[in-house]
Amino acid sequence: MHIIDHIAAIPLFQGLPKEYHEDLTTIVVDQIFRRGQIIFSEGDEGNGLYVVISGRVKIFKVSQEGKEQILHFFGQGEPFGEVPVFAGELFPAHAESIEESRVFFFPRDAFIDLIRKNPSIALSMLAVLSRRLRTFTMLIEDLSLKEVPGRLSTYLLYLSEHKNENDHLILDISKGQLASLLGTIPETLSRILARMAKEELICLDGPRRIQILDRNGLLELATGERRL
Amino acid sequence: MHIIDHIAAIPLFQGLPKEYHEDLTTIVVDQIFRRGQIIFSEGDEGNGLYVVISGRVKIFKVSQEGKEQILHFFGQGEPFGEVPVFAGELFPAHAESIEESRVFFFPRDAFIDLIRKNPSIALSMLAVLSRRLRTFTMLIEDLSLKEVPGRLSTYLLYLSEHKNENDHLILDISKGQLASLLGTIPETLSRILARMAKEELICLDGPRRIQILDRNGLLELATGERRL
DNA sequence: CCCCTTTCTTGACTTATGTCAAAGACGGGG
DNA sequence: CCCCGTCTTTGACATAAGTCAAGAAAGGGG
Repeated sequence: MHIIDHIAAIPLFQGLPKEYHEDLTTIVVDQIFRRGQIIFSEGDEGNGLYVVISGRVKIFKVSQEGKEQILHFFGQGEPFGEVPVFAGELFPAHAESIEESRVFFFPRDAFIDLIRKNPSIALSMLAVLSRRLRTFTMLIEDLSLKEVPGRLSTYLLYLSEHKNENDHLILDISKGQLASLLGTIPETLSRILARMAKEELICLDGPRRIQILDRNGLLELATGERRL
Repeated sequence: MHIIDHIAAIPLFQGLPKEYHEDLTTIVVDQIFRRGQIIFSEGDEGNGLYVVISGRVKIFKVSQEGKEQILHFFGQGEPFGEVPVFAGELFPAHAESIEESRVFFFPRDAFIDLIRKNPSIALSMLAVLSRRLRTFTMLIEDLSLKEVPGRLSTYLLYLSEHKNENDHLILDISKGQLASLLGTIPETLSRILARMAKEELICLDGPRRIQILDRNGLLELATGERRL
């Protein structure tokens, strides 16, 4: 598969005339990152847009004491690192490849030119940022207004609608990473999973395999109607 | 002052040819909201963009138990309610006028047309959304990785660089609202302010008047190098 | 200028969640 | 298939912050 095919497959660039795809191939920087490798750090200058071609990337913050808060996971076709492209200034968070990942980098100026010439890309990019704002709004709501059992329930219900395999949902990330995504620590997550299992809301079958026994109970936890 | 002058003064529409300003006057909806009036609620359909002409608007979420988390305050010239315009779907949060406010509403389709015709607006809008993402990133970091004294210190230092009046900074919002912005409750905020005063980091002189005595101490709290 | 409502403060108490430490379970590479 | 490093679980404990309740202060309207 050639570079131009990967570019044509990026949702952000869908519906763009073919010649622009060709233009993009001339400026793209094709990069491979190993598991655990840092793509950029908070405070670095961001002079371009990244797109995940394969693998997975996490965007996160770290506190003084080393606690980590994951902001996003990005996979195939998803752009990241766009904030400094449009708002100037520096990256607000870190990006790390959590598995072997292939990433395309598009330098800022060429990308801005593309937007100037193609309102459809501008609208796509606006849609991407707006969805991201929505996601952040939900994360803020979770962190500020819900307890960990509520956040976990929301996540489990979300997973059950996407990555489920005949009622057994499969965690696509480690529990440590899940804790960090939910704004807590592995110990707390572990305890709450155990408590949910004891209350027969879920059944833990296998390290990354969870069965939902009482979907309604989880929903009540997620909305704050019930506490664990 | 005529409607077109207000429109020309909106930063988002700066650098737009005059004829577009005139076009906008034909579609704008001019609205006044009283203090405490709801402009839209979470879950409402959003079919246009709002801009604050005068007064102030808060964007917030509420939990089941009634706790409130403020996401933004918006003042003169700032756009809000844009997420559903670009991402489709519904408002992710509530908007309330916290004082008598004048708000212009631009219907979605006309606004999207404008963007199609003017890449410069698209770029301005991308910059607005990117800055908003940066703000949210900081809020998430605060909520997840810092304690309330750290968040408060960050806010006080921020204020001291903007709204200070010979070393006395003036809170531009009530303490209850500040608590809600910091993701806590008035009681906790009150206690922490008292504690900061006892430690001689600040001096409370008057209901909305605070003097910073130890800027460095606040900075250490804000970065997590020190605890209260 | 004073009353009444709203906002703020303070105290005693509860609780969710973080910390520290140690044991147990996985799982990939040799 | 077994071993070692990593991830996960569990326990005992510490603590930041929320709840409830009551009193104090502030501020706007008559």
